[in-house]
Amino acid sequence: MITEELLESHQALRKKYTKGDIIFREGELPNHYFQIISGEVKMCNFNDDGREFIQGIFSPKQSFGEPPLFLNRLYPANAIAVSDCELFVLSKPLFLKLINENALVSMAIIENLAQRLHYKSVMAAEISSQEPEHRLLKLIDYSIRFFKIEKEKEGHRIDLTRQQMADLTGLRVETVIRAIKALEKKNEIKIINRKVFR
Amino acid sequence: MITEELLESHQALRKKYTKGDIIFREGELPNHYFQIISGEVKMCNFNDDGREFIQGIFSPKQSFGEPPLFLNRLYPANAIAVSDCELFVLSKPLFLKLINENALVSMAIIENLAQRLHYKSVMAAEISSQEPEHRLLKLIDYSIRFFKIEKEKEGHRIDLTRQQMADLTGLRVETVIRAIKALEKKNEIKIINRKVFR
DNA sequence: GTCGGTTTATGACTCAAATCATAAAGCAAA
DNA sequence: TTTGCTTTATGATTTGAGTCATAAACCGAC
Repeated sequence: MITEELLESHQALRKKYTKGDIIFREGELPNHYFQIISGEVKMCNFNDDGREFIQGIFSPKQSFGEPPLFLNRLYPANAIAVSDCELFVLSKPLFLKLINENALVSMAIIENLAQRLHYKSVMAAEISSQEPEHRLLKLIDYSIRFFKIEKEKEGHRIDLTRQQMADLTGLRVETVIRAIKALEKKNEIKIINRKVFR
Repeated sequence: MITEELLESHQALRKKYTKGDIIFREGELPNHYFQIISGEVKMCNFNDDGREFIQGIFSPKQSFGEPPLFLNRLYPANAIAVSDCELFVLSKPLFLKLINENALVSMAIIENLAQRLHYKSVMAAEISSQEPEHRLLKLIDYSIRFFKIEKEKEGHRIDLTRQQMADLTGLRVETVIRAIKALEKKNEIKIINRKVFR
């Protein structure tokens, strides 16, 4: 999102996290801009009885957690390392300075926020009013269309566990497993040793 | 969001719509920036069997429908006039010119997008994993905290119909009616001739 | 190779919200 | 003040996803 040179010239630090590490918690006050160098990070909420909802999964070059930075609000969700990862970390004042000085960066931020808003609009409509199979197909197609999914000879391989799909769509694992099988039967997707292809 | 002077100096037009008018449709290509002068506009989706999901309701001074403008994507939802209203309408190229020339405006856009993203994060987590009463209370509290809700002696009056609350939370009207009554019984809210107060 | 943890799988059962039906109350316009 | 439409209300019934239980398949570490 923001180039390495620009980040480093503004004294961004590199910081390593190991799988499972909590980068920040829901309810905390944001103080930093984060951008992924390597690895994956998820933002998620846990409801009263521990069930998880995944707001999004982020990959290298993507940033996360900026919105409340601009609003002086508390984080609405947790950020957790999905795998070992390395991040650029830039303090809030330096980050704001950076975007004020650089029109291109602020345009990039706008596009980034617009993109996430688009995803959330699409999924919110799905989650609130569509059946499990429909929701899952939308998630899969959205992932293919807008995320980094390499096409193989069997089709696009969806690199999400059933549990992750469940947490992204607000369903239970068992429901996802059953819906995925139903979709295979309808020839909407293929399952090749447990991986979903489309 | 963007000042009247700035909009008019960039040749924005004023356009009137009457209650129920469709301002743009899901699937269309965005060509304009819209900002409300008076009245209210909702953005919503309709699922396969006609059920509505309300993405958001927008009031005077607020803009809507920009995200896909920045992404060259199709509108993910419909925009419909909730009441008679008047809007500023600015063509895409002129709008992009305006924000490029004006750092303050682009910062305002960022804040606006961040705000909507925050709302969507909160509601997505609710809708996907909380009970009806919890969802409704969150919607109500969010509305009070972040939208224009005047405090009266009975508390904050929530100016949403039961149907709108249903369409905002992904519930059915009957469920909302019952949950609202349950919340009254628990003294979380008051109902004074059918209006909800908190 | 074996062990332990994760992921996928499947059946039986439950239950809360959706659905369906019906009507009262409120409100705006004729 | 009557008419027609919207909004709120309430009971009965259905249903599909959630829950619970159990296990097989897979995978990485030792």
